[in-house]
Amino acid sequence: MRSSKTDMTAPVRPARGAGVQTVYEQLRKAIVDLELPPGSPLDEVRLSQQFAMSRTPIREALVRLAADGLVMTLPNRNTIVSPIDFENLPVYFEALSLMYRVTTRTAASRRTPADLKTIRRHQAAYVEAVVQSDAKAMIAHNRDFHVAVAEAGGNRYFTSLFSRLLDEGRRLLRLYYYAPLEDHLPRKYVDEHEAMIQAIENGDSELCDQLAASHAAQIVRQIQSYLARDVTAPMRLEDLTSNSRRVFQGS
Amino acid sequence: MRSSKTDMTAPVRPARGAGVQTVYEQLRKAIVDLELPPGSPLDEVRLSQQFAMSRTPIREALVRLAADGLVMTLPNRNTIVSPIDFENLPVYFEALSLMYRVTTRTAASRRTPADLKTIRRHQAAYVEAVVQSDAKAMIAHNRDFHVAVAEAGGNRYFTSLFSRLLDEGRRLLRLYYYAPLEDHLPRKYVDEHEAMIQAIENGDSELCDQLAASHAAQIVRQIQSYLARDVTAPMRLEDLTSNSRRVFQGS
DNA sequence: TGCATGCATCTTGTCGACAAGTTGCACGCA
DNA sequence: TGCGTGCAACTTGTCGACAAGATGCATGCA
Repeated sequence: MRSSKTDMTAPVRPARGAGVQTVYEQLRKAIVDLELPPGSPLDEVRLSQQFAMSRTPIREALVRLAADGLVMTLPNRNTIVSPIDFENLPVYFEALSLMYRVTTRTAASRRTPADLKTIRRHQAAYVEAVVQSDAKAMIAHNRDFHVAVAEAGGNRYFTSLFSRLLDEGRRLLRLYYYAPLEDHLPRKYVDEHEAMIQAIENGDSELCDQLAASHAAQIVRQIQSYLARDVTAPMRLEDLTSNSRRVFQGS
Repeated sequence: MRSSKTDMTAPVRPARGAGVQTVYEQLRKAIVDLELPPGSPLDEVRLSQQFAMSRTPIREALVRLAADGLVMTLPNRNTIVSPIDFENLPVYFEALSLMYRVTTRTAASRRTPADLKTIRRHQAAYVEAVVQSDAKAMIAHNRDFHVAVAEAGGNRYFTSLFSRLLDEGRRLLRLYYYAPLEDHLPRKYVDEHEAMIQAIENGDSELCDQLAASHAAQIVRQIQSYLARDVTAPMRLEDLTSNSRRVFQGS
């Protein structure tokens, strides 16, 4: 995944500042993909052994992740993957809905042909994932699709917050979004995405706003219904990820 | 400036993780107050001498500031205070206006009596600053007022982005907002703040939205007019801060 | 037997030092 | 005299080690 030859045996010293970036990206990916479930302790020495480097770059990566809100560092204790704050869900949905609307709306007024091409590419990847019934790929490509729309809007502040919300939500989505994998819903989202693309191409900001709002409302409703359904069966995180066992090794 | 007794001679070791926090906050304050103008190089060894600690906590503070977007770290080179990107101003105003509206609107629907009390306290401080014609205090209390409104709204994502925008904008405001210090404008803002408070107390979301929108538009218009006026006299940053000379020592 | 106290262990926070990369200057050559 | 090359100084990135705070267990006492 990194270099072509002798990956694990010969630890080619990663350029110079590349180590931090690698650790940051790998941990980020592991967190949003729920490979590291919420609450997992992140031991600096273990990570330093795992990545074959000193604690210093590990610490820097953790600090960055903490700034992103993906991990929480308990002072003089250890760092853990941020728990999902269910109390905060309404507020999260509120922010997510607004950013859906605002990014799609601004995309309509500023998209370039290149933007449209990128958006269509991600939509195609999403469709492919739906066809293959690959939930993990669906979630990832769905995120990329909406980020591409946001980038077409050209407002870095919106894109930044939106990406963060989508990343934070990816863990949630992994839990509830496609959990039962009802077949008609992903297809419905495909159609809604298509309608958005058309409205963006037409430069119809108002329509984009409406489409995004209903798209968001749909997702929120769905997640909330699963939440309500699962009230009696709290937190079965460990069933949803394959390699979460190592989390409990330490405790 | 720091402690009351024996500052340089007896370096009282700051608890344990307090050093990073101190450096972070002091640098942050210095940056948003333009004591460290955009582009200033932040030398790690100099800072470590200045704060009487090792480079490690300095680095961590810089990484956090970089995550906040307040500094940029040039790989293998040095770290500088983020320049103000004038190209990006329209996008900045767009985001700022939206967050003004959204935070004020949500404050109307969720404010508690305690929130109102806090908001009124900051407004009083702002009024006091206007009476005293203290521009620096005006900017700071104006920020605190709007952050208090946002916190009354109870959406941490909005509060977070809004705070960041206000901090980033504080440098800009320092340049243009009260630069000519026209007397009627701060007083006008006082009245607009009062109207907002009333609308928030009444729970009138729509009115809050309108008030915030016009408040934002007013500020944006004003800054833009100063910008347009200054097109011929580019970048006189060094005139606006007292101790910016040290920036040019290195070059 | 239950609980408070002290100790061993673990993890983080900080430090000083070394290595790698970059910048700017001086030197030498055309 | 102008320009390319090599060197020296400087800054950052990384490392290993030590100190401080926290956790959990064992021990001793009521």
